[in-house]
Amino acid sequence: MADDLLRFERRLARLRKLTPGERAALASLPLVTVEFPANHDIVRQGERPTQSCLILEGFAASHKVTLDGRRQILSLSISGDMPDLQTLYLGVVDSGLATLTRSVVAFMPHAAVRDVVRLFPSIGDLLWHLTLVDASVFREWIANIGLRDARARVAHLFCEIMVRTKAAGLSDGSRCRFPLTQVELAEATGVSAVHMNRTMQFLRQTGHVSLTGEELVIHDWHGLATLASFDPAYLHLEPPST
Amino acid sequence: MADDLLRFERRLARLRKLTPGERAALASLPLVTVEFPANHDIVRQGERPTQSCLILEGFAASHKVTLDGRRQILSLSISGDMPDLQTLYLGVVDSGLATLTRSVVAFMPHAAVRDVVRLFPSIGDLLWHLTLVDASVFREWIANIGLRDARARVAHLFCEIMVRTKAAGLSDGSRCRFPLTQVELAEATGVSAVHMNRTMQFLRQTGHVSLTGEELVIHDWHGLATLASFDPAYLHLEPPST
DNA sequence: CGAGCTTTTGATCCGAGTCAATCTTCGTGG
DNA sequence: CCACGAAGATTGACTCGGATCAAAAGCTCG
Repeated sequence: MADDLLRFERRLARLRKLTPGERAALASLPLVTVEFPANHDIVRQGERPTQSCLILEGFAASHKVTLDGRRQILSLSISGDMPDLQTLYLGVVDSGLATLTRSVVAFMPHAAVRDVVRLFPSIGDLLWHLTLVDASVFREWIANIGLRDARARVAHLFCEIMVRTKAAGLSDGSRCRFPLTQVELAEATGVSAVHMNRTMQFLRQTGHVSLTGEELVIHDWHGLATLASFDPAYLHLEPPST
Repeated sequence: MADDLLRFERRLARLRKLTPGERAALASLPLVTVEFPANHDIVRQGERPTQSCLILEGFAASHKVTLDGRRQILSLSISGDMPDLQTLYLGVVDSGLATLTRSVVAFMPHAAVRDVVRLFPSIGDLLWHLTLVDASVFREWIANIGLRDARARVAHLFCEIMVRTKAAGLSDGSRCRFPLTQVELAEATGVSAVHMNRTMQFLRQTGHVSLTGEELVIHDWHGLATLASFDPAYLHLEPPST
């Protein structure tokens, strides 16, 4: 159990150094670990969850689906992320959450989280902070889809993934595991699957990236970041100097 | 001063009934009220604000700007909203905030807000909750821009504004003050200004809405909501049954 | 080997962007 | 009271990024 929390503690510690008391409080959270196959719903739109989850292994995505079945991916979650922390306070969830790959997920009851937050307000602040970073990423995605063309959008997504996986200790900054299909990338960037394929060909042939089924490699970080106008500030990886 | 807080208290009370102690705590916040003309920056991208603001009158927008000057509006704020609550925990702001119309804004120092949150954790929860609703709106905007066409996007924006102004006591649900230019609407929906104009003509000629410089009137709510696939759940106006 | 994904390609079409000019409004100063 | 300028709304012509449709080609795994 304590092992499961390591990634999450590291995630929180990126915001601020944790005190021993806080670490003990986190360790007291009752976790239930579950393994899911790829493309499995974790939370369905319209439900009222009574627990939040923590991604331990794999990739997950929150999304919204239209009546005619088209899907928009709203955010990607990697190990150490708590993609549905917002369900702690919002009643009905307005977006679904599903695995993209085989994943290991730890669940913690809302009641237990609330207890910890009540006893350790500073942990509440950290969790709040976490949800604010999520919101910041949502804002960037609005701008990404709203004002960049397809190539820049995809480049931006790759930059974000590389920076986040590096911060999470999952990559060296130039290559990381990223086993998403082109259809899923299309759903995340708001382009059609066919155009996603052509955009990938462009990014590959111009030597920016290569993306095999399993691994993303950025060959030309500067070029990719320039193409995307990527500025990692919105990820708020530097602890704020309060 | 106490008067300035009324709208904000009502905004919070939509989440949960406030106790007398909480209301007193809010009233203790030192507010500085400022009036701004239209198109005036409140917070600039890259700054590190030491205070948060509360919109008392008028309309504001948070936005991101590209190097070549194109702007994406990320959210609209109306009276009673705290559009930059996130600056309380995030250091550098990743998005700017500016008035769209003449506005009255109340500022409160982060330090004072932190004090209140420390003494009244339940107010911290309410503010957290507020930022979660903001994030929910961001998510819907991603989906709005990512998977709807121009007509549906604009229709969706109008539906959102009408529901929110109604909830804030600023409209009866069919007409409200909404003095945005077509350029600003274009920036909020990710379409060009010219296409925005043509989209407005469509929505006007099909009898869905009319939008004079000052006022938005929705003539056919059902038609507009259908066109937009509008579902107000993401605004989380119903208090959650915890 | 064959079924079912995923990727790729080619052809065609359309929503929306861009450019450039005109028209309206409206506030301001002569 | 009107001329003038600036901002916003509107129009028309043209272009283009990206969607759609349909089919083919690779992969992967039972």
